Amino acid sequence: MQIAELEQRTGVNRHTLRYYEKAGLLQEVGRRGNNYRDYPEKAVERVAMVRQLKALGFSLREIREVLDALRSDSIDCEQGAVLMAEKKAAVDEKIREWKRVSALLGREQKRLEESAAALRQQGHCNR
Amino acid sequence: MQIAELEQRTGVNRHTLRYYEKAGLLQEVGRRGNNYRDYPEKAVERVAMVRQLKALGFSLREIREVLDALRSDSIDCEQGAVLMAEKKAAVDEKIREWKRVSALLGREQKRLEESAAALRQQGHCNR
DNA sequence: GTTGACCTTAGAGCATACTCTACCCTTTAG
DNA sequence: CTAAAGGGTAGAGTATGCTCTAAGGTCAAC
Repeated sequence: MQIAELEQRTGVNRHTLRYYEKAGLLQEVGRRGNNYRDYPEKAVERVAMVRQLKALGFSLREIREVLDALRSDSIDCEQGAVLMAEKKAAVDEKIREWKRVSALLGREQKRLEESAAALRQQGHCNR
Repeated sequence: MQIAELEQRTGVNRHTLRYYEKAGLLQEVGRRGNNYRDYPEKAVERVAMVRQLKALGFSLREIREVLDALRSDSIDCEQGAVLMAEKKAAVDEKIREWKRVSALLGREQKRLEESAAALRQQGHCNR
């Protein structure tokens, strides 16, 4: 698959795809005789994974580490397992923090709604 | 409180504190006669909140929106409630995504551990 | 009154992650 | 053969979020 197709199927800018490749995030990129890149079918999924992890706040460096461990042919199983455990612990901690923020936002939302309701006929909200 | 104390109590670089102020994240910063900044006690808490939200991946712009709504003296209650609801929905979606990632990492960790155990006497891990 | 610690602003510099431009080569259609 | 579409690299430019430097004002102690 050429870069235009991968760009179209993933919605990721071709410049960004080449940037990801340079950053070591896309590793099975072949070349044809004319030096054009030739992506395997799996690249679509891999790019999607990169974008998902990115959306969650992983840096490209961290994403590379995780993807490398998932491929685990260059990395040792035990090392990979340790890395996964570390990342999972970090993720689980993040989930706990997010839950606290969600609860806070929920409380504030409720408070603002109540203020809005209470003051609807009395003019402006200023508690 | 002068900037050095706020820096020391929050662990945030003074340049960063001034940067946050410029970005509208710290709004009750007074000035003494000599033009030195004079932070209220609450600034410590506020900076901590900024850092927590930042660690969760909020941009400074988003943090400002949320903090503005929490202060809700410049913003309308209903608008504030809507903003909170939006942010909470985004946060809850993020929690679901994080949980998927956590599950994935957990599965991979387990797989790698099993590979490591199975291959401990047989040489290198290459599945 | 001068030293040294602390403050000020403006602006330079840096890392990350793109995003785009310039310029040139390859392929395909007419 | 040539034009258009698509590909390649190198490198410049942008946004965000710091982090630091330079040049200078303020203040408390000696």
